Amino acid sequence: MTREIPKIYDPTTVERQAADLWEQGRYFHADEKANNPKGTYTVVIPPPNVTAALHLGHALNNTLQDILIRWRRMQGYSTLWMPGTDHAGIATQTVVEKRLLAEQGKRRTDFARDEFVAHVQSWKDEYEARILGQLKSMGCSCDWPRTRFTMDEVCARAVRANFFNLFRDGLIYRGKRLVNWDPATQTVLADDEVEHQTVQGFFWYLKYPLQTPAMIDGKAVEHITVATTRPETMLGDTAVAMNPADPRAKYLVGKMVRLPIVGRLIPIIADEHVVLPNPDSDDEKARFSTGFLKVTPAHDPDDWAIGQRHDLAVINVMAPDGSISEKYGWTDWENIKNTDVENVMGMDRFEAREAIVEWFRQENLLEDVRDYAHEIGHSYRSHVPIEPYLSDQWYIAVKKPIPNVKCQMSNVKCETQTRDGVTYIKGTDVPVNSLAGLALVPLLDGRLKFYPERYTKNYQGWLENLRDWPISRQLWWGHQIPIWHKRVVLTEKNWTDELLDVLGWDSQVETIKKGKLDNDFNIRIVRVDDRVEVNPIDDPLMPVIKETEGEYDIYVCLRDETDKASKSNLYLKTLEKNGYKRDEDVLDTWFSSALWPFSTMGWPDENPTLKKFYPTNVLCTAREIITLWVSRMVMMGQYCVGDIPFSDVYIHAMIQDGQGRKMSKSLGNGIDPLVAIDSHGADAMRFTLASMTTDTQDVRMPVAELELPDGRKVNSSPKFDLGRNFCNKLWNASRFAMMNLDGTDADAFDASRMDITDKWILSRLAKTIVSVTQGLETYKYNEPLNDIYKFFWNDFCDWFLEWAKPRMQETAQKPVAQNVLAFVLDQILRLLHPFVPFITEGIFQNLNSIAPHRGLKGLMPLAPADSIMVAAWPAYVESWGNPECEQQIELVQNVVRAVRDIRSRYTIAPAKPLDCSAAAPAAVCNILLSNAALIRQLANVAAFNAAPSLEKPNNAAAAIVEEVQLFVHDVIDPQAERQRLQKQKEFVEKGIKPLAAKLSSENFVSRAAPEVVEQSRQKLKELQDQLAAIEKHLAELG
RNA sequence: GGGCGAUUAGCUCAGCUGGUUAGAGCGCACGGAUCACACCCGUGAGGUCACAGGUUCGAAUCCUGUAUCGCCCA
Repeated sequence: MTREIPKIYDPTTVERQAADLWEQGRYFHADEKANNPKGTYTVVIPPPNVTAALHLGHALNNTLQDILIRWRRMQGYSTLWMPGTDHAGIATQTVVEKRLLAEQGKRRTDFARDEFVAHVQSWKDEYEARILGQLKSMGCSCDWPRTRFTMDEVCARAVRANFFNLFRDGLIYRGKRLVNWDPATQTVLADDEVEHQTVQGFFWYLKYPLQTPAMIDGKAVEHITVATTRPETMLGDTAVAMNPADPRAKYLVGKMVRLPIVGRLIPIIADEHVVLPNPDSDDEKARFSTGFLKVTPAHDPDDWAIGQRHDLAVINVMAPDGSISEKYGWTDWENIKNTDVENVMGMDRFEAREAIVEWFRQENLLEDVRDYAHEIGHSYRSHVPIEPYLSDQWYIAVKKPIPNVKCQMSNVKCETQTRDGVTYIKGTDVPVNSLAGLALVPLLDGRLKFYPERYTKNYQGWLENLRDWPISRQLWWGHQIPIWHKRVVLTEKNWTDELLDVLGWDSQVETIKKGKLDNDFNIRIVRVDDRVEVNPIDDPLMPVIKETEGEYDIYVCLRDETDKASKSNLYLKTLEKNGYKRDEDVLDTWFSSALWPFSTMGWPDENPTLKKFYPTNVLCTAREIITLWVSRMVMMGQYCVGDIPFSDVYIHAMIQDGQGRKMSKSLGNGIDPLVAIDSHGADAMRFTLASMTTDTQDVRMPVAELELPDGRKVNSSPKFDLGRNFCNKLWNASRFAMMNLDGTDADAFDASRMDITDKWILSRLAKTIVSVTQGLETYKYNEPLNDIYKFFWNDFCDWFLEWAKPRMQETAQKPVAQNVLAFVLDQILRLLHPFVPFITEGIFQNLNSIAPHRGLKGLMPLAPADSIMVAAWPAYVESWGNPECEQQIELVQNVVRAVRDIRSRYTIAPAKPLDCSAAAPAAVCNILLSNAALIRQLANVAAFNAAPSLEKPNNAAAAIVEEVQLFVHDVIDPQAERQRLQKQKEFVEKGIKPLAAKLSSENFVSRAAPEVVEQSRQKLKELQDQLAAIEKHLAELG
């Protein structure tokens, strides 16, 4: 049967068989009922976007998670790896829009909303299946039946509950302000969804005529000149600002300017924000400044701030698609129309820019044009420049204190300071009990840790500078905001009665009058005029007096109207009957991602899963996600569940191509994980990825086109050869072992009969177990993998297996050798399993049938396991450490290498046996003699002798190994011998030189640590002895 | 503009809290169809540790600065 094992490892078969075995055994399943004293270990997948299939970065990300999960599972924890995907609102909607346009020539608005959403839904279905398939192919041991999607019913419930709670707690509000607007997708973006790119543009210098000329230093001034990079916004200018320190200010501030094209009269105001002109300044802005700043509050964030300070009119001249339009807040349009403005109406913002510049040129009002490179925000999805745009959006207040937070705040351990009754995190404007505070406090008090540690700063800095989070998106793909709105006129009666009329039901009379709302319904009322919020809940009998009569926006939030049994459902009907309209917008994707660590576990229901597996242990992700996801997950975990969602955040590298470029579709330098699996095998891919994972922030993966056996030409990487070669070696070493393990009898093992190679390999194994385990504990991947690699390839294959070959033919040694071999191989498989799960399972199964009992009687019991997935992680046995054996074997290895070296240099056929002898101190001779068989076997030496006073025979080559003078007999080539010894002499001298210099320095001897000095002395003596021996042999050569 | 990382063999990278004769894999050269593996085995060659200062008895490692490349954030 063992003869059937193929010589070349075939991943396809083994991967399929292992996957079947795991599925049948339900080994990925996490059981909340398990009573496990060891506890739980939980990871939630950072849900991949359904926008596209997974790339190599995902392969890395998920490999690392699977390594942790498999390792902890073997350690005996109840493990849960929660899988799922993210709907990625704007990103997915955009790709589907593109596809529909390409395939059907239709735009989103050509469909009804639910029709369009159905198209996105089918895209989602397709890509979700692909993504989950990719993860499975990679061997990810997720608990698949729990797979969630950010828009499925379970997650949607959590989104609704959280939205309702935030609304109830006054943390969600409607605000009108400048937002990052994407005119292509026509939605608002959060700050971190904006990418900054350097763009080569211009500063245009536009002359604005003064209403009446001003006299400055005796000269009549008719124009002032403003510099702008966006001339089209001038249509909305409502002032020109200058710095009060500007010497011209006293003549000009307070005067009026006639805005060209539109003819609007606007004031010149003084504001310190304006940069004074200075052609020699280091500050680029000062070099380009004219001292006059056109102020367009509706189209620039800085201007917005100036507008707020000076109470300027806000005139919006653009439509949501970025075209010039009078329909969206051009408040003085009646006075403007019929001017030259008519010519630019309807133009796109960039067309309008050119037209307006041209107008200024024609009118001789264009003073100058200068090149200017500057940073422009672009949409991270549509990649068009962001337009600062005035719009109404829903916001989450991230720095507002929350009265009754769910998480433990009584023992906040970080430094705080209190101002006006609010406790802030010291040195910040972040209240400890605000959402930002909830995310920041656990970091500062050490409950939340980043690996590598340096990423802590990103997280901290971001939260400290956080602005309120706009959560509404003008999209169709996402969680629709659960707010119903109506604009009403309130008069006469007291508030509550008035509202009840408007709302149209009686059942709430008592509760509203008592100032209490039930937990399915909440309400916010905002006066239209000034957007001031009124709160009838606090004072339900407050009369509507003359001053408060007027138009109001009523916003009603329902917890979950889809829940037929809830009151929300009843309220919905009433609202609809009374003409309330549901908000069209959807929530920002991150709003649902933020809940992922517990929405997937069924929050808000208290349930056994949540109870057992929350908080999770680690979030494993890439660094651009720190702000988008990690911070918001911590915020919401604290706010919703009352505890941080994970204690560790592991940030892994970004994979670049061989030239250090990001892998991307447009560059065509990406690698599909499935292709890597097809070309090299899943384990090979995982092995390579893990071996590249150090705590650096980028890794390079040279990309090369190669042809698969089926003829496809695809991108893969030669780096995967590393993993493939390793798997093949593992396969073959195991194949060899199993050829020799037939009839292994565990009872026949006798520890007292182990030879030195057995003790040595156990000693090496023990060390490897410790280093691998410790490495994984600190999120190292490359180090543990390297340690196993070296142990397996260099110790086990190169030496132990070779030495074991003859023992397998001896009846006396065979049982001992077999048992040690079976045991060590078993332990190697276990150590490797988290990294290369498929192949280790394949071999483990074979091993189970050939040598089912692999414990070492009297030394180490091993419980049988049906799958390596649930086999116990190797235990460290301190007593196996055997420095003496290791030292002796090292000497033996060095002697063997010396013989091989001579053989190779003198081109003596490997098959030709040689005789050797050695001169060395008596103790060393004893070691050599007692291990002569090991030397003879691997150096192909026939006769071997050693004695302290042995002289070099004639015609022998000499090599110096530690304290040994090794003679390889009947090798006659004085020329080569001289060369070789000369070379070794130089090598030793190179070692002696710095040591001797050090030791002759008084400074070193007196100031360095005594043990360092002593060590150097010994090393020097050793080298000097070697040098003497080399020189002696050189002299003898003449 | 702020923060972070990288710069070590031809290539891709280790080298941790300073003390090694600076390592690995690939590639290269030479030898090898030996009964686990040629995706292999054996042997070897190959490095002013980006540059300039400093700290130290001692620096690839710590500090300062410079250069180049890259990432994140604004």
